Amino acid sequence: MLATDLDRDLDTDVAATSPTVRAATVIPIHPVARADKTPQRASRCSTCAMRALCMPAELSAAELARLDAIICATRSVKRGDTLYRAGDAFHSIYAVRAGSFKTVVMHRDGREHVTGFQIAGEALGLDGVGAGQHSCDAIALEDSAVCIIPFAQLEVICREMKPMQHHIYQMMSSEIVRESSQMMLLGTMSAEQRVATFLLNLSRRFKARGFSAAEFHLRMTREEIGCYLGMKLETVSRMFSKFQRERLVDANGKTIRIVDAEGLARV
Amino acid sequence: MLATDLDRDLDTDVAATSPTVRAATVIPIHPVARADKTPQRASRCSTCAMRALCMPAELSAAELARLDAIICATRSVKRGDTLYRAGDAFHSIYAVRAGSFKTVVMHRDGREHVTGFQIAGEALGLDGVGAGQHSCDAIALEDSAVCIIPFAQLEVICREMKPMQHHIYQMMSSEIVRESSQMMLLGTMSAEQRVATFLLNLSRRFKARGFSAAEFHLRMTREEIGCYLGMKLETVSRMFSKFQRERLVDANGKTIRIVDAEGLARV
DNA sequence: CGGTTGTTTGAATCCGTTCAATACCTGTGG
DNA sequence: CCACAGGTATTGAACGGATTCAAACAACCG
Repeated sequence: MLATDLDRDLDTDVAATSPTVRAATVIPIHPVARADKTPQRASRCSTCAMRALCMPAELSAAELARLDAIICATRSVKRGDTLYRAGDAFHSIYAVRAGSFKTVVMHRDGREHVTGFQIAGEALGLDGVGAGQHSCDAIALEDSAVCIIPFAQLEVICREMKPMQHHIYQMMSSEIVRESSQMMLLGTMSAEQRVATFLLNLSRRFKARGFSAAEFHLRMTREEIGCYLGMKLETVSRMFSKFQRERLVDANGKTIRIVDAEGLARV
Repeated sequence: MLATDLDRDLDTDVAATSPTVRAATVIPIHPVARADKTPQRASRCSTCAMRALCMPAELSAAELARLDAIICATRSVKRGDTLYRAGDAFHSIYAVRAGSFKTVVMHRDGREHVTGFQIAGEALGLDGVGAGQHSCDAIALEDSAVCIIPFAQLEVICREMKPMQHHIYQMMSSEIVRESSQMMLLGTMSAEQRVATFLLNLSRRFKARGFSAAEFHLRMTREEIGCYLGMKLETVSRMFSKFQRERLVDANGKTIRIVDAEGLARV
């Protein structure tokens, strides 16, 4: 199951709004061996299906080999377990190899908010660079595996490889842009528009990974979706039902089929 | 007027939540000459009051001199004018030398949302790195001046100066964290809590720049505040009135005096 | 000074929440 | 295999916080 997620063509998609989408030819990796041990030696980066995310396109074979040597031990995280917690010392960033995560920020009064969902091929942990410690919890939504990228060593590499340096800046900047558009969603959109936007965004990301854009399986609960979109789980459910009645989507529990994407976008 | 803003001790404060606050000894710069011409040669970075923001603390005199040679032409922007617009090609990031800005993202349907306010000593333009073009408009709230930092040249410097490289990563990461906490605000807080949080945040930032934490002048309208906090201008106004009645703040148009900061935080 | 822009306040309305009841899964253990 | 439990999802009705609409006022600027 982990393997099927990986045997696909990927493209960089951390930046929801980035216009630069690279179509990378990627060598499918073998099924992830024993996802229950952590950490373990990964497949080499140079043959990883996620390469289009982790690395810029223009690297030479020699440069790729350098990366292989330094980064990409993997770690598997069981459903519900945390990859890191707010307050943990920051050492590494992560690329999701398989599965999916949510990032959760917590207010002192106990109130919590989901700041993002990350699926295979997306980055995690960039929040930790600034303060030297993570500012949120990263929790697996299903049994998942990540690639561990020690940041100090990455910095060294970035000083020597210009494309790599630029790539890290791009990843961080794209995350800033993604969050800006999420702020716009939270600040200006109705519940209906938020849910529609959420579904279309997920659809686009799945499509970019070679999965169906029309039909997919939600890994998160209604409550988690609500917490991400700034509304209660009941409201999320009502919006799904509404879209169902209007023949825009076909929502059956966690299985979603987008019937009329244009209609959804027009909401 | 520009000069008074600059003749202050500053500390790095891009990261709202960053625990690392450096107290920097800073040489006051002379009054900014003719702020009406753009662009113009700036005071040298090595004597700039904003140095604590633009640069890491550990730079040698020689390294500072290198920066002087390359970055820090300035540009002045009149109230209401844009520093850059969404879609503009990205070439530089900016440090606010004097005055203040808002950044605005626009949805295709015309709806707009204020993603942040930037005051003296804060950075602008980091959103542009990812896609090679800016993703929002940056608009001056008053006659302002920025320091122009060409990003391509900054990247070169960062490959040679480790502290500088790390500093840029920190700035971007801190912006990610700041936006996360703004998402939490938009997603989970009541109108009352949002306005209270907004005032306390501004207060903290002014204080860090040597201004009064208790009394300050808002540069933005109620509408802009509302657009930032995800509510209507009338609601912002009502909250100010409410805080007034409860003796938490003394709001007189754009002049704000925080009477009971603890009370505000408890809201 | 008049006109424009920004602010305050009230009353009616509406969208999303809250509370509550019911139904639906999914995995576990008898 | 079925029954059961616990979490998850759906739906209805009442409520409430924020918006909308409207009017009056204040501040600012040419």
